[in-house]
Amino acid sequence: MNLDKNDERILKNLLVDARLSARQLGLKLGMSTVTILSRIKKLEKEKVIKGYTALIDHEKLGYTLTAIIEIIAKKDKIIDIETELAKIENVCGVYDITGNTDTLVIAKFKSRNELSEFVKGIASIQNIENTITHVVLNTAKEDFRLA
Amino acid sequence: MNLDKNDERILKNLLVDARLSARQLGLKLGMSTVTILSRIKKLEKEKVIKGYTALIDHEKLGYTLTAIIEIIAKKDKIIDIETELAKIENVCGVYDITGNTDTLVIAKFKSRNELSEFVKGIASIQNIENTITHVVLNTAKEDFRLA
DNA sequence: CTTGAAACTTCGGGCAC
DNA sequence: GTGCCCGAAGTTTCAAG
Repeated sequence: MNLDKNDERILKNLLVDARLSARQLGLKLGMSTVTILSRIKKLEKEKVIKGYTALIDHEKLGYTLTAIIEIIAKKDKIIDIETELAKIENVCGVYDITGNTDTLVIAKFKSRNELSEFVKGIASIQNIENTITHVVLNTAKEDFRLA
Repeated sequence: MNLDKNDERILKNLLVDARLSARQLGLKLGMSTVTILSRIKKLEKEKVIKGYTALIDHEKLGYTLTAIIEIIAKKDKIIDIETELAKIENVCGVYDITGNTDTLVIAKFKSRNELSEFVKGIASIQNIENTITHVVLNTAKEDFRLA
């Protein structure tokens, strides 16, 4: 899979506004509609573009609480546990990391109670030995689009 | 700002596919094009919808390395530091958290060298006392869309 | 608040180049 | 790869429930 300059330009524009039509993109980038469209199709087919989504203000939807949870677990069960965690709706990120803890989880909740239930829930998962919960006091940045 | 069931249904559909037209959404949800459109406009105006973006496979673009960096800093300079970090392109998330460390940073890089330069760079920022870098071995989930 | 229909605009795809 | 054209699909407007 090789991307040339034009593919990258298309990607960058779609990152900023996924609703741009092939026509508008063509005008903006000086390419024809057909070219743009075939490149987008290619990028979708190769799964470079995995989909299109709306960026939502989580806080306005009630998700006012973000937590980061460190998990220490039985080494041979980590993958199973992570798979389990990934299924939970509130969970936004599950990272297997180097260092003292095995797994880092980022999750969002509508209330302190929801968080509390969540932590209780995972503490009771088999093979999880310990959890450390950090509450996010302020989110200075949360933007996983990359140029 | 109050969202009713219909607003939520629209949002959920846009989370899954931001390119759906008002017409298609209307057919799918049993509402008229005009109603859908006026609700979307309202959601955009209220900044519940902050924008639309393409979901990109970072790894296919070369960002094969994710790191999570804990930062300990002079207490009264934390906000300044976070603002600074948020400006850096590779940085996807900056969280001010409770616990032993002050700030957690998630960033993505194209190479080990890029990460190394990044860590050196932030270690030299004034008022940062210590940093602990974790390399992400595996990302089990990374999806900040919430239902 | 909602709607359906008409008017107008823009879209994507096919064809010739 | 581009430009043009067409039918399909998009949005906007409006009168009315």
